[in-house]
Amino acid sequence: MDSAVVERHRSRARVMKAMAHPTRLFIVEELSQRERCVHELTEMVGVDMSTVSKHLALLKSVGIVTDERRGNEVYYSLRMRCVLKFFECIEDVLAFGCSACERKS
Amino acid sequence: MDSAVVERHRSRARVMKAMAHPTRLFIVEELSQRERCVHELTEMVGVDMSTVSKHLALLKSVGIVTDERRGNEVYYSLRMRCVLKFFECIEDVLAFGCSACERKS
DNA sequence: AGAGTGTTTGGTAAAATTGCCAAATAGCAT
DNA sequence: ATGCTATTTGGCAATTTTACCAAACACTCT
Repeated sequence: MDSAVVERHRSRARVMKAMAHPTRLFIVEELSQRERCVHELTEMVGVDMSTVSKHLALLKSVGIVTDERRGNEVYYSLRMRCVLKFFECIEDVLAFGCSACERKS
Repeated sequence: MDSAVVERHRSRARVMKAMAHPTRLFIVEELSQRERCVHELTEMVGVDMSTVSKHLALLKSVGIVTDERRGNEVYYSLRMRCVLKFFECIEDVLAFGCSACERKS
């Protein structure tokens, strides 16, 4: 395959992959309601703050969220709201995907 | 976090993750045009057929594609066309995501 | 300056993903 | 049955991802 084409798909996959994690999906969903600081998100998710911080850094690195420091806290907000469109489709896949019914796990 | 909520996000992430790979994104894009057998996709992608087969199995396991054997060949087709809506948003993220511009890699 | 709070970064071990090869399976045609 | 083609499966090494801890960093307040 053409290397330009490969690179294009790599970029796209990077964006998809940024969302492809339970915690990060939760964060995106949460930020769609309102901005949150790392401390708040950490409480909600229930893992180490450094872990949450790294998830946020990843989401930021592809441009899905932005951050803004206000005093001690860093507030994150959803920058690309279009990603919310994914959720509806994903629910459809989960509902319709009958291979999901056949699946063992 | 509530374990039911965790499980819900895990399921969603499984669907996202199924698409979050350059080769699988390519396959989905390709299948949106027309159905293809493994042999054809393997030629296009340029990796081992067993690898392509595993990518397809993963996409199938979450319900994004279906397969149908016709003689020797197994034809795959896109089952959840809604996933195509992702692409436009991803392009936006790549275009708008200025952290993409600041990014090193 | 110091202490206290909130966040990020570096390091590391465990887990998951990826891709190749070889072997197994499925179907068609002798 | 044997051979041939198409696909899947199992196994394994290399790579990537994840999550913790500890240390560094940023900022506020005294």
